[in-house]
Amino acid sequence: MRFSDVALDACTFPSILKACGLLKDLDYGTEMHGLAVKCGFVSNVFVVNSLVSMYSKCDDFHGARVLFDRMTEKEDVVSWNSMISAYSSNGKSLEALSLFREMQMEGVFMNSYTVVGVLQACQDPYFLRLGMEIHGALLKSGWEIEVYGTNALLVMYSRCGNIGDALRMFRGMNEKDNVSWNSMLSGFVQNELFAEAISFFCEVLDMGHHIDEVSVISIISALGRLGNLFNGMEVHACAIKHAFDSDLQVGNTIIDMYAKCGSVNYMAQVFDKMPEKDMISWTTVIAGNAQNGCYSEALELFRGALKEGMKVDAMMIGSALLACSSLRCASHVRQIHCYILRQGLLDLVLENTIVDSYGECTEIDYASRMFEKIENKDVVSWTSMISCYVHKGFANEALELFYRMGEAGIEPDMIAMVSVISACASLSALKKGKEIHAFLTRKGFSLEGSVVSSLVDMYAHCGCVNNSYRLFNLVQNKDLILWTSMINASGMHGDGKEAINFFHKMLDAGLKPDHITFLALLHACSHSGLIEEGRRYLGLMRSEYKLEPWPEHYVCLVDLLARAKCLTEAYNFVNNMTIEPTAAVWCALLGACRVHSDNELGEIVANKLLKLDPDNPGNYVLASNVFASKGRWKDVDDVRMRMRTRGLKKNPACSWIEVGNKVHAFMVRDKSHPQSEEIYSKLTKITERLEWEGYVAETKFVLHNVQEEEKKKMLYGHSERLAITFGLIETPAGQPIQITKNLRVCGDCHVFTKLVSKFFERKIIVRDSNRFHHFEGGVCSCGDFW
DNA sequence: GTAGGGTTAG
Repeated sequence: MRFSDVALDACTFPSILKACGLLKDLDYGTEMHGLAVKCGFVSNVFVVNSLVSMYSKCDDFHGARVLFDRMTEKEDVVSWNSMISAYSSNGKSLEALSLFREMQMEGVFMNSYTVVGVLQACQDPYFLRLGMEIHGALLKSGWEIEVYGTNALLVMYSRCGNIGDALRMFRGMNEKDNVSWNSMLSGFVQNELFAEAISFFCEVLDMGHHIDEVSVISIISALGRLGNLFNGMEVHACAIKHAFDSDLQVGNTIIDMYAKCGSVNYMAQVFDKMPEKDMISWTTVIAGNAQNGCYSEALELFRGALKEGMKVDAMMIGSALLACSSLRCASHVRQIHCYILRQGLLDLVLENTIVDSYGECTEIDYASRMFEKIENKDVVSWTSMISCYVHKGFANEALELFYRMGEAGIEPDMIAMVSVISACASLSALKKGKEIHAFLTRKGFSLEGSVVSSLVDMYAHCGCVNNSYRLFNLVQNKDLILWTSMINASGMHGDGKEAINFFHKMLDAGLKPDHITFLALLHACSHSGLIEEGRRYLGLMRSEYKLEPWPEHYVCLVDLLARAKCLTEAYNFVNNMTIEPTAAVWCALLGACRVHSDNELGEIVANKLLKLDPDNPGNYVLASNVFASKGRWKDVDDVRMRMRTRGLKKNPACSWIEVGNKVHAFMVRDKSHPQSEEIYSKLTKITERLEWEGYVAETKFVLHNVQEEEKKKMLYGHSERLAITFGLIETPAGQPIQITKNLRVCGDCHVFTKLVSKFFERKIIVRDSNRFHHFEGGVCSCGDFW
């Protein structure tokens, strides 16, 4: 109907504007506004109140406020009320409260609507005091607070975390309606008191109270978050019985519950049968699939949503991106990225998620380009990029970015700190690590949780296991992760007995070990050659703790058996594993074959390994190692050929040492260091001295078929020797030299380092890709097995 | 003109 065709009076407007508000139809509402102006009704207080209300329901606060401010006579409390509740029901508490104050100054008396609106603005611990003052004033004034008001008080207390006060409110209410019961129920759920929520829900049922869609939504959300599938299905059945299941929001919550309980099938069934679906239904089912490892299904559904012409928002895209990054599929990420740009949907959350997704797909360049483009980088943006660098092994870049973040004036939080600490750990950058430890103390971070575990880990990786221990002792409430870090720290440094000690102390403290704890323990056993203990703990893990070993646990045991020269037993063990051996398991066995020069078995294992994981250059190096050590150059060439045809390159060896405030890195035969000349001349002198003492280069560790002299030259240019030499030049006598290497130490360098530690009277600590070696007086803590 | 509910993230 065209209103302009009919004679209108002012009474028509409030109801039509109310409809606009309910439908959130701002366009039509604005048209009506224009019409009201044309008809000269805007001086009518009822019409203006309705207009204010319409604008606020359509989330146009500015429009509402402009109208409100233009009102010449604001004696009508209704005008104030609609503006206040417009603000408070949309989370604009400050605006609502300042308007309330203004209203009091104008001398307008409030009514029960005002009370509800203002209490709604106090649903935040920050405004609780004010809410309580209002509560007190109400009690003192002897006003009879009706059920709307008491409900609003109840919700205020529960949203502020004062569930006890909320419950007292609830129990003291003379009159309760469905909203009261539901508010109490959702109060428990929002405060994560799930057990209380369940027994409260039972109380509702026992008392014979009506439940409605809202009650079901709250309790199902609680059961989902508990992962309580059994009761979840019960309530689902109950919802069907009451015919609530056709409700859109009930359906959405049920989908989420099944997703959180890991029941992907039920989730899909409910989703398929929904009579209508909205954006949230699609987002929930996409996220549900992604969280349960069904990444392709998640992406398929995302495509489905687009095909159906469903509106897409940042949250839905965020879930789809999560699926892409789990699939490590950069081209999917790029597709979605382009889609976002085309649709103009890019916001900060999505920008951060995209950085993260590219990072997960090892597209560091894309991640970094995206990161640099973000205009208002927040702490999440910086941390995403930092941890992306850390995960992909670019620890230096991570640290650099951390300093840039400080310059940009962004305060790091716990998650950022954990990333940065682990960057120091992977660099063995003790000085930087200590600096960051001091920074944490200065900034008043409490040393607990993941921060302290990562510090313990960092000190261990930097060779300062004593600091790890000291820090560990300072922590009052030691959690499983902290104990595991400490077990790992002892193990890395070859102190298996100590690791076992920690393990038993942990059990005494009443903690239950998990897969990772056992991994640390078995690593410790393997680094210290504790064969019997290793066997025993693997058994204990299965029998006592019902933990099925991962391939990584088998790797440790293979390492152990191989160390004891029990190569055949290790081989049989691998063949009898309950799960399919992974490349890492064969890799461990092959390493053992090399150490014990068992070529027959080595050849079998090498073939299995190269078949299983043909894209890892390290495997080819290891295989050619086995052949080279027996001078089987034809086989070596063959392996190298296979590697080349696949376009693989050996990971270049690199060693580094922290001197002053800098990390100095050396590649094989590196001549790029400014002090290069000095380093090489010193290295020659060292080698001559050692040769004089009887050192003979073991050229079998050179994997190339070249002349003996050439082989020697190659060995002498190994990166760890350059780093050690630099350490001898730059650090005072008596001070331990600590270096880190990205690959395992070669056999000849191991001998070389032992001799340097003896004849140059220096403790040398080498961290290789696997463990720590402490060299002192010509002996290494690894017992020549690594 | 008033109160209670669902999805995402380093």
